[in-house]
Amino acid sequence: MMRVSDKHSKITQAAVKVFAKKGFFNARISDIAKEAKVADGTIYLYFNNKYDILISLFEDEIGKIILQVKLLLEKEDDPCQKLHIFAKHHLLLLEEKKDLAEVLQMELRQSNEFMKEYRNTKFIEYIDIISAIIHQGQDMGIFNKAISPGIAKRAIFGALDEMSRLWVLADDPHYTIEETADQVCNLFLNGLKNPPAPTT
Amino acid sequence: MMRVSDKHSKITQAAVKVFAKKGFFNARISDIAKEAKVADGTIYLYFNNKYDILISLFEDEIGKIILQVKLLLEKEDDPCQKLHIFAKHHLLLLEEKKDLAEVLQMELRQSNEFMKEYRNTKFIEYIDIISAIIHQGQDMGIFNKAISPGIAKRAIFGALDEMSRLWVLADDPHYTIEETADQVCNLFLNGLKNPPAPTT
Amino acid sequence: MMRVSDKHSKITQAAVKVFAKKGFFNARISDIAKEAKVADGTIYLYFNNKYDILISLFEDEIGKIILQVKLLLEKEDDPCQKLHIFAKHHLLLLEEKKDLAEVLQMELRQSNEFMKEYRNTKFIEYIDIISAIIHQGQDMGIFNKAISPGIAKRAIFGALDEMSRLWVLADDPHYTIEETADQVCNLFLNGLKNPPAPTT
Amino acid sequence: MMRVSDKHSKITQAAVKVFAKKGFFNARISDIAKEAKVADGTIYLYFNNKYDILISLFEDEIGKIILQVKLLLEKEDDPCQKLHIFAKHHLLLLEEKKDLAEVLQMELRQSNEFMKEYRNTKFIEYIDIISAIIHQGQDMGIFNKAISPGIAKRAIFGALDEMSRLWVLADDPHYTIEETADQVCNLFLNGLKNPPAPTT
DNA sequence: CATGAATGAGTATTCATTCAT
DNA sequence: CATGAATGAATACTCATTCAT
Repeated sequence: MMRVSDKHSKITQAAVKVFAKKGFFNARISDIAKEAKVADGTIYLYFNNKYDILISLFEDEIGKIILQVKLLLEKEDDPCQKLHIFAKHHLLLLEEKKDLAEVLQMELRQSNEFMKEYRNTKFIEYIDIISAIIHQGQDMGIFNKAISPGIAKRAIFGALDEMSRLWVLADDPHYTIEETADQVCNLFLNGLKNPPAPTT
Repeated sequence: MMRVSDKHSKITQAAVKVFAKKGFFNARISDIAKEAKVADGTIYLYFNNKYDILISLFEDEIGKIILQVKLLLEKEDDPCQKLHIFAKHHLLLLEEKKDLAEVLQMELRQSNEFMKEYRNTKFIEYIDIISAIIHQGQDMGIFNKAISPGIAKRAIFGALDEMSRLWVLADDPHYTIEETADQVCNLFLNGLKNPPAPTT
Repeated sequence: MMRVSDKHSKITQAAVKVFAKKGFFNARISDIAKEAKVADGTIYLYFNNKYDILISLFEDEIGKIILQVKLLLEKEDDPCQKLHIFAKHHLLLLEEKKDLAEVLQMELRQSNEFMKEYRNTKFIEYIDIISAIIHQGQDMGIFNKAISPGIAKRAIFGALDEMSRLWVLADDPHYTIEETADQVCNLFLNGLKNPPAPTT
Repeated sequence: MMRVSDKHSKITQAAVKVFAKKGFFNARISDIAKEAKVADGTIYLYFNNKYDILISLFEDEIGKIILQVKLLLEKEDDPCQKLHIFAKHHLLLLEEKKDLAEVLQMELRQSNEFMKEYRNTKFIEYIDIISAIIHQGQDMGIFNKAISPGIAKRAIFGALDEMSRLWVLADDPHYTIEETADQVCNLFLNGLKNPPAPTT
């Protein structure tokens, strides 16, 4: 006997693969069913409709990621290190779970009335991890208080998210995850500008 | 008598509106035709198919934007100022042409085999404006040479692009375009960290 | 322990309700199962398929009605009275068991190959009660021998059956069962025409 | 070039055939399309949905019938003759346009929420022809004023309508249209009972 | 060039029926 | 006997595209 959650999960995993390959709108339910090795109708025992698969998938997977990241951050106190951990973890995900990353990215931009109704609380929870780090850094006097955490969190998320295209549109030399995380963190922590030359 | 390009342009403008409202896949050719006040069949005199409208639209509109930005940047020498101009102009576009912004954003993420074949040279040209600014700054000794322009250009574009959600998901205080551009530029130029306290 | 027939009957009663509410084709097996408080699969232990429920229901319920009417008619000799009893009983059924009446009516008209194969012997048995009354009346010299019992039985059944719409399409004043039965019997016994004026 | 109404009419005629053969619910849109020699999609240029075909068909055909009957009745003054004309015409229709008759009969009984919303004004207009005849007969002193025209109209319609089964379930000797009309009119005009024997 | 009626391939969803437990 | 999860065939409806006018 298979546990209920197994079939739910099998379908979700199949959907990630199929959505990533074909895109949400070009994916057919029967593709997902075949990939999950269940009948088409079975999918409707676990999901209300095609959109529901996408949203459900999104919430589940982001939920798992949030748990992972929070666990990693718990052990660290320095906000600079925390930012580095967050960045590295995010980029690792982008590469390790390319399919999932692509699906999540797509969904964030999907524009249709069904999607717009759905308030993306999980996503907000995720990026609020960044603003929490910034707040902490500001409270500790390490980060510049003039920076708005609300804007910075988006800037940092957007920057990291955009990195995925480095690997897709290969017009630049390849960097490792580690290097990329270093670069992005360096950029965000120290800025583009050279420090003013020390006066002798 | 109406010039050919007028009808082409009318259809493109209509497509921007319709795609932004409904998303590419939920938009019907007949919606675009109605919005453009032409017959359905007329669209096929100017475009090969539905995808072609999107791609054509993309190239045309990005092309115009590139011209505008380059013109603005010509007059300025300071890379910091240039970055500021670029950021402000991008954010202005996000707000002024919300429909276009939404369509371009969506398209960049759309994942399907048709789209993946299409090499997005216009988009690359656009973000290479950023890397050119950084290169210049590094050559002038103003920007840190340790920063990879290839990564930074994506980080900056991603950050700016992500700002659009500030207005969509209103969970944060609203900032003006000017403030947002300042914030982002400040973040990227000076970083999160406080400058080391000046030694007396 | 529940007798077998109890579950069969529970399902039949549930089917009457559901078919009346939604119509045969719009009714789902699971609706009937839920109404009967059994599992979907259980229905297939008592019926071969969906059509079988309808036919079985029809035969059972008409069978019961025939028994009832025949019992009522046994005690009466006058064919006029018999007709009145039949009419009143039929109309009472139309009102008391609205669900059943609606289902029976629908079924009689349902047109599809499956239904047409099924020879409706129970229904014929029911309306033959009418022709028997007419025959008796004719044999007793009370009823006009020029009237064909085969046609009259259908006319009378059709007229009674049609009365159900009196209550559905409320475009006429409401009559009680008693009044309606009186009206219909009067119409069929004496006709529309005034009796010829008695010659003095 | 084919006039619009031609295609609408072609589809309607095809639908009559298909609905009569298979019943509304078992009829597929593609069956109707094939019968009408148009593409499936073409049907949706003329009708909103499957139900709409049925309702539209009903209104159109009943409308035509009403016009015909009213024309026939115009020339006649005697209500007895009028009733006879009505009956004969109705029965002729039942036989000549068996498919249509079957579809109309079905529709009158269809039980589903969509149908129940639809107020069957055309049908009411049709049977009100009967009550108008009765009223006239009563006003002229020919018909018994004790008979309710509202009930009688339904009884007569129901009786006539039911006659169709005479030909379907062939358990009785066959009568011609003329004989059947005579029988039914005789029944309704003079009743079952023998006239009281003339005294003298 | 422009039209818009006609086409017909394509698909999400439903639900009667089965069968392992 | 009873269950209800799983199946997969079946179909109304949509909409990009064509082409006769």
